[in-house]
Amino acid sequence: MAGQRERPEQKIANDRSLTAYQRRCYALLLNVPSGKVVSYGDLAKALKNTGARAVGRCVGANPYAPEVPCHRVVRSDGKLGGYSGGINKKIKLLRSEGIEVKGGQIDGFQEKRHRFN
DNA sequence: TATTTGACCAAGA
DNA sequence: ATCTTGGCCAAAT
Repeated sequence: MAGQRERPEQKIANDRSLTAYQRRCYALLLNVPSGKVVSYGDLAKALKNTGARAVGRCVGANPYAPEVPCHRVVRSDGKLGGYSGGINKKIKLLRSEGIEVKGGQIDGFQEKRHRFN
């Protein structure tokens, strides 16, 4: 498949249909590894001068899911947040990466939280 | 240019 | 634990 050779970072950088904000946001999100999650607010802090709601709106428009792992973006209280492809899909993807969701809460949320350095 | 909308967040009248 | 409130900020209208 032709589209698969190019690395995600490059696809993002080259896609002119994305806003500059989307490119920054998705590029950062690619640093969050499988098995980890990150909150909308933490992503916002790492992006500087932006807000959690803007991040939510932005990842909600992610055209490269799940390659750009917006399913790893969750709420700061350990709840799931949303998913454009349906919340069930988000749960499934997370579970496939070793993250369990019980009663609407991420199991072991704090330990599985990614920290930007 | 101004207003409205949301996959949010922190604090708590 | 749950709800409200004020704050937040990019996009869409």
